[in-house]
Amino acid sequence: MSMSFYTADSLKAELHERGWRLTPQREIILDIFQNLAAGKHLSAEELCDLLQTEGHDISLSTIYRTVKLMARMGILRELELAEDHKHYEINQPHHHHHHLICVRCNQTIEFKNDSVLKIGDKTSKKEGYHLLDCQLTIHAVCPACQRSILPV
Amino acid sequence: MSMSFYTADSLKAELHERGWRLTPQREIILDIFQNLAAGKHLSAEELCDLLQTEGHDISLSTIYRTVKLMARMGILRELELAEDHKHYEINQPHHHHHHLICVRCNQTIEFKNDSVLKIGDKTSKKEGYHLLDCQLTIHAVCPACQRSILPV
DNA sequence: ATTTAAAAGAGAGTTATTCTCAATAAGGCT
DNA sequence: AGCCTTATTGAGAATAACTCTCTTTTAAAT
Repeated sequence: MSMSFYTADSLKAELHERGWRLTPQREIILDIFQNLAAGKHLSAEELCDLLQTEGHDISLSTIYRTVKLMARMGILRELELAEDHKHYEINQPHHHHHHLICVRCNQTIEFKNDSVLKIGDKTSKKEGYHLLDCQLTIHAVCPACQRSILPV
Repeated sequence: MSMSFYTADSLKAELHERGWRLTPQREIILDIFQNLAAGKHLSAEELCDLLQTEGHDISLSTIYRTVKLMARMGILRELELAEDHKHYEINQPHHHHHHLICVRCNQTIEFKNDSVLKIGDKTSKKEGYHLLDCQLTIHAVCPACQRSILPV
């Protein structure tokens, strides 16, 4: 959580610290997430499509490997939005936000709350953990689904 | 979040409200979760095994259907613990807690924090949502994994 | 007791994600 | 500038969690 913005160089340095390499694929994928509108997130498939429309043919294997790697480095946040696949977004404290999700229709609202990150910091520090990300996820039923009589 | 303890009768009433039925399978599965030690959670497979050791042959299909149903009713919490499958636990405000997860070794620490539920209540109310559950999930690197030089 | 539709069971089907392995290339070293 | 080691990529097969389909069973209203 120390870094607030990533460049190809900072990514390279962080990778080299661990004996890893900066590849064109990694640089391109980081770039995609950096330039995404605030709060926008992508699934692996969506990322693959977006890369292709921009003329970058990066294999699905590499995409899955890269987003997982970057999530474990704290560069990306891995989101579980009540769907059957994960979403990823850039992890920047400035834009740190949380999700209120309708369990019936999956409609999602983002919200901010400053005390959440403080709780995350305090808790991880207390246990000696190195914080990467903390997310408050609220499962609820949206107004429209409350009105509907339909099942589930 | 209004209810703090479930009985076969209260489950029956809630099901009937929506034109559904109380089956022996649903009653047994609710019972399993009620009697689980505080903070203990189960995957669908683990629940299936536990049911079998207690002499209840409930099909995997029914188990998956039931835990999802109960999560959507707010009776169970659906947890994503950095593994490739979901875990479920009973949803009781008294024992409401959160998870600090090591993204490398998956070791998980539970912690309590009273303000989280307040934030969840406030946020969902503000948006007109009906709260079912809220969880603060912290992704971090545990002390042991910080010391190890091993990858990821 | 009869009726109706919800639910269970069994197993096939789906799909997100991971794994395998040969080919490629990053980056340290000389 | 070229060589060498090994991390990484790409392609497709494999895995596994979960859902779907369809028939049979059964809850519960009448």
